[in-house]
Amino acid sequence: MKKQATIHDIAKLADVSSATVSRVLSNSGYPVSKELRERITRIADEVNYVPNLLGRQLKTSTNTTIGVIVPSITNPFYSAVLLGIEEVARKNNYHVLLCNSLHAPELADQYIRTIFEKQIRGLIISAISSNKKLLQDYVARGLNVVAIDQKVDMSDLSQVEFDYHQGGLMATRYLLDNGHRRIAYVTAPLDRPSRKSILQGYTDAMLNAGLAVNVIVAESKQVYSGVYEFENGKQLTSRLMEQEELPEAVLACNDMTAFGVIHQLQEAGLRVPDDVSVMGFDGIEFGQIMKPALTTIKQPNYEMGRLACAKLVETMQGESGEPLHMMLQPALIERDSVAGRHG
Amino acid sequence: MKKQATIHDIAKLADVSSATVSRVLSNSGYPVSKELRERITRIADEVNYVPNLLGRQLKTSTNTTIGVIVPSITNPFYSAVLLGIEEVARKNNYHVLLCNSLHAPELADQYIRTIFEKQIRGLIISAISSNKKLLQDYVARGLNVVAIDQKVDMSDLSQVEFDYHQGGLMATRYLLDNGHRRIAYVTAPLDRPSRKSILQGYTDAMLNAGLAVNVIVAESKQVYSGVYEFENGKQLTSRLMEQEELPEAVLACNDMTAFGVIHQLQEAGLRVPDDVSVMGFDGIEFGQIMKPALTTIKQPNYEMGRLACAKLVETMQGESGEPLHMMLQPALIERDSVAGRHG
DNA sequence: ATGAAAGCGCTAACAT
DNA sequence: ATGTTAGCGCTTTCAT
Repeated sequence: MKKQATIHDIAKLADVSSATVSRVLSNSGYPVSKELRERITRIADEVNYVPNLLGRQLKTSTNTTIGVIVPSITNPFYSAVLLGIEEVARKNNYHVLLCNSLHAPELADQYIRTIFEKQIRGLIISAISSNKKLLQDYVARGLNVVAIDQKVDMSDLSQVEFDYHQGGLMATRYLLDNGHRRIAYVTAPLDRPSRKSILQGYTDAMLNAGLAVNVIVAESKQVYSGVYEFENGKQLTSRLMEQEELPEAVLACNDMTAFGVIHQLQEAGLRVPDDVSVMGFDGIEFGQIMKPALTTIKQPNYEMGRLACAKLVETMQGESGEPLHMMLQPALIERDSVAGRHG
Repeated sequence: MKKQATIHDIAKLADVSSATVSRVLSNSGYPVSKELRERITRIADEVNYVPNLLGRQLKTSTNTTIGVIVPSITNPFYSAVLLGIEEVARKNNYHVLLCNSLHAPELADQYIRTIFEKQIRGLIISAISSNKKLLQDYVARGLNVVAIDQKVDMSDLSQVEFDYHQGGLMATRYLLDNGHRRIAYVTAPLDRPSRKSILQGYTDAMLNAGLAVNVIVAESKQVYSGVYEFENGKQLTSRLMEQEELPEAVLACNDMTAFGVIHQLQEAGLRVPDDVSVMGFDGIEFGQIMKPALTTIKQPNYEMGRLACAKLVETMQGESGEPLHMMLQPALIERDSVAGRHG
């Protein structure tokens, strides 16, 4: 493995100074005579020159990598977010360092540190840690961050959130409108702002309708594997079926969990939606593939990725100092897992 | 945003040379008196020192980032691979630069270039380009690459492949064993080695049984969106149903496509597996969530990610010069989408 | 229009 | 055990 050619090598071969070579090869726009310009590019080509971005970055303190921290890439919800991020990053010549926090705050913190050490100055994070001190510290030191999905309680931070409360409200009202009264809410541990908000929306809608809430929360902190949410949905449903009276409808905290709910219900010989209606929350694409197709609340996750990344790039290029605070609105996707109940 | 403290700042404050500071703070193991060691770490702490990895990397030409190029992160097949890669990378203090090639060779090539410019010297790639010249060029220049999933025709390259041919064989034989005779194979464009291999396995098994093949290939190069494969399955099935005689079983080139097949079949009022059996190929976790649960050929994708990354790390740490060539074997997952047909 | 020289932050000979 | 120094590859004043 031979040593790579540097601008100095080229300078020597072209019999010019390395400054001139740099000016040509970095597309600086700095005036260089046509003759030299051609000679230099020709030689660069011949020696198969590849610029060393480390050198440039060290000198100019610019960095075109952004870090992305999400809890789990295997969850289609986040891979859609990632798709959006990656797309606008690429179009702006940025690149994505992917960090999977696996719902472990320590891991997320560790990643934040490494990102900063690597001189990366842009971060998109779906925060799981309530420890905002670390983040705050790095923001003060020049890290640009956009929080997505999970609200972070920091004033000067750009955030692209979903209106989870509104989503919870919409979902519950939809079930109510379809004639359901005994509506249960099954949820993963309430350790993330989003989950609390959905629950709040559900609760508000139920109390407002003069109905009793019925909430089943998963025990926290099992290991997060790919099918965790699905398994969770099954377990929660088992617990639900131990209750005296079966609910008419079940709302789940996300689509994967809803799949588990449906699975377990069907396992017990119940028909969805004939016997029990089920509603999800996320709007991942798989919902339309399932039988029955999942009625759900759509969070524009792909869009969220795009918006967050666009804002980040803007900030990193110094085009906008103002922190952005965006609240994306949910939409109801009516499919086949909710029955109308009139009687 | 104040300037970050460097080892020189600390050296000045501690009244020592920056070399000593470096020796302490980089955990070099180089002997430094206890007194100085403590003073330096204390001061580093006080000024909230964060090492600049760019400086270190430029000096030592080491880099703990690895690039990963996959066609599509939204495909659960690849996100499982990614999960495996990220896990062993993290455990070895490496980090992952994620590149989504979106099935576009030009994009993949562009990413390879950038990766090299960033001085990243490790790459895991699911190659879509037949243009191996670029890759070969960079390998010669010191890029360590492990090809996954798609075979790349280069001798000195580490590869972790699946035995797709064997998978195609197994799938088809399983259908044959279940009494099916008219078995169709629906596939995305044959522009990847894996797809050709599956087809070959299918063909071999059919001809060997003295049966006629029935292959439907998608027209190439639509835009790759998240649901592309699913839509593809639907379209291919529509074409299938235009044939004179309906097949007894359909084998699809991957699970997502199989979902589309099932969907379209059911749309047409046919029952799976009662009227038509369907078999997938991949073994993604969603298969068990569907109704009917998808019978499929499992490729150990998570394992593949882990193995590929382990090998890459090993190579980058100079522990093994030998290129690895591994062929992972498929396994049959019997579920509910294939009927036994006797008579 | 071109070159000389300094320096980004770090490490590693080499000296003491 | 500690310091001096050079230099990784690049850009960018400042001279000319």
